[in-house]
Amino acid sequence: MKTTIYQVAQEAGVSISTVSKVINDTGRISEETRKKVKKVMKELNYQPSVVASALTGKQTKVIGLLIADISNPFYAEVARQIENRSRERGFHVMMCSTDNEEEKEKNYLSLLTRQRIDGLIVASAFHNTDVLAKVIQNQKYPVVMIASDIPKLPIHSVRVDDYQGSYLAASHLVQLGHKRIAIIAENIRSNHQRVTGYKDVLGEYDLPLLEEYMVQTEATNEKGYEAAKQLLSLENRPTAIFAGNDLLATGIIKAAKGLNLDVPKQLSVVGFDNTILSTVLTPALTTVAQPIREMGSKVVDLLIEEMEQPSKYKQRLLFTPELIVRESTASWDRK
Amino acid sequence: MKTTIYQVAQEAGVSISTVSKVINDTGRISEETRKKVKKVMKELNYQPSVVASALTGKQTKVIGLLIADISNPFYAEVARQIENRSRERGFHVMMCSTDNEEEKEKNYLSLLTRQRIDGLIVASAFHNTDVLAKVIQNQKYPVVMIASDIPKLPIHSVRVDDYQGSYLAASHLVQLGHKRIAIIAENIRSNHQRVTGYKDVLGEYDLPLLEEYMVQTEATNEKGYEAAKQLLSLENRPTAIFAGNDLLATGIIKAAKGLNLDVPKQLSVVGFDNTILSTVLTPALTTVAQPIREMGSKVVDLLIEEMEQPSKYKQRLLFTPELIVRESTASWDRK
DNA sequence: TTGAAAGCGCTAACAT
DNA sequence: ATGTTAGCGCTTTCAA
Repeated sequence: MKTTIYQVAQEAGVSISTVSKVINDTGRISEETRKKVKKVMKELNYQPSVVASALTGKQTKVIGLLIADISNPFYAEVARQIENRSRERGFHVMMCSTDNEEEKEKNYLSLLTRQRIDGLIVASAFHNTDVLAKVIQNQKYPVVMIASDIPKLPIHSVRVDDYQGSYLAASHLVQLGHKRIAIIAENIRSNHQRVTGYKDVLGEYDLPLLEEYMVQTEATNEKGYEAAKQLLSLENRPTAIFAGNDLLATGIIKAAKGLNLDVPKQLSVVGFDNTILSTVLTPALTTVAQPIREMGSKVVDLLIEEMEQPSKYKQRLLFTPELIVRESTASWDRK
Repeated sequence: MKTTIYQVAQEAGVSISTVSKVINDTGRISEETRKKVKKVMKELNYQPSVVASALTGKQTKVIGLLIADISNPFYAEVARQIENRSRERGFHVMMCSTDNEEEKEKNYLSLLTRQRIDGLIVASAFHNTDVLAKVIQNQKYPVVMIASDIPKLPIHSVRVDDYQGSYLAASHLVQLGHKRIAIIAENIRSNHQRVTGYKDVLGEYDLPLLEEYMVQTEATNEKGYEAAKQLLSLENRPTAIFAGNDLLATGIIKAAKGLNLDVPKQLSVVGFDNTILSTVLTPALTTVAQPIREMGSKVVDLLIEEMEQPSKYKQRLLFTPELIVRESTASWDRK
């Protein structure tokens, strides 16, 4: 049925250890036997079993990826970059969508551990940090984070400078003359940072920080829609809304349309992530871009480095965000 | 370091085979020892190694997924549904984006085989069907397809009725009074069917089939944009364009805007897939919906069935498409 | 009801 | 330069 190393050895008239050596390019083998063995492997269409070799302590060549939601365009893009880079480095990716729910996070974590992954990339909330902390303590495999971070855990992380990104976005709005700026964000760490940036900007410009202008909700366009509808029906409604991500911004623009408010004339909207949605929307969305490609590639490299040689200190990489001004923001002159 | 079955056995004062039996719920074990063993497993935080058990011939609990592009919203949605259902059934998903390129398809196939997956779900073109045919012949694991099909291969497949879907879409346009209807589609099997449906409708209504109205290109909004720009600069330009998928439709609408053509007044556009893009676009896109959730769930069930009990005949399931009329299509009165 | 032992396919000393 | 052999952690007869 399945060809094993024994059959190759027999057919080639050598021992299995010789075959093993030519497979892994270890030890010293004469050019002659190497060729013969390789030839037989071809003929028999032999594929070494990763399972068997993993059992002897070698790598499984599988990286686990815990990601919030693969059907969210931002995460899909992140996942794709991670997959690309992993493949270049000879690894596979096992993807798990957690919806940022603790139950799923736990569940997947335990399943992945059983599977003997070589490393784990996390792009999920882990509101309960203990769950992840345990995995790190166990040290069965290295863990790195992307697009999020947990300061109190000793872990490499790669993300955009959320604070700076939101600082750019909020400043942009203020400089356009907006004074009543609301924010709709998600309850995850990256978004908390974005809220902080927003608050700081408003503070610097002596603009009032209204509780009712700060909404926390889930990252779907429906939720963005609802939150925006509520904000826009306020007596003193905002003239600009900063969204924690493009998906929310999408919902906001929809809500504005539903209320017959012109974007950007009557309402400016800024998003975050620069996903495909931002270019597709009408008006095209002003948003904060993250260098997803570089980040995805880097996080894989960091993980593999860590597998080869655990570092004593942890890197927290902050990539630089860029404000992409499109059509959804305009100046606000009225008093 | 890692707890093994031996340590559990020792701690519980039984043999490893006894432990194995309580893990797998096989053989006859007294309630008493079962409890004791379970207790020890908890205490030692024992996680059976899937790798070791796979080596003895059991399942790896991993399903491979060969998908065109996980960052395309349609495939992302498909992937998410497959992941959800797989998880419910106790399986993991190893995702591989192929971009419909033969090299990547081959490459991933060989890697997945080494990894000893239990089954494979394919949502990739396989223009070279031999590559996939070989995998099926080898019978190392069952293979099923989703959102595509290869008629000449003995394989379960789950897809929407592409012909009917495009028939609906094209009829809709004809009934709105359009006579100059173009189509931009991708070079994959599902899209070929969609083109056929389009042709048949035009034929039935005695509308001319112009070569220049049929464009084949890749599934990105950029390509859709380019193709549309070309179509719309034709002397006798189409009054409606049917897109093989929403991503292409997105590009078409953008092109129309660039040329200052009003959609739908001066140009009607129909998409396919009913992804998030179709609701986000302005005007909202008339498109053909696929029951992705059901399809994803079904394909996983089919695969698992096949793992348990290979069937002698193959099922080709056609789900019913639904035309969702939104704002991008309007009647055409002018002669 | 339980345990001993062979074996899954491979790697890595250790011999030769 | 090549082969022998002892595991890796688990499942599964077969005995007891």
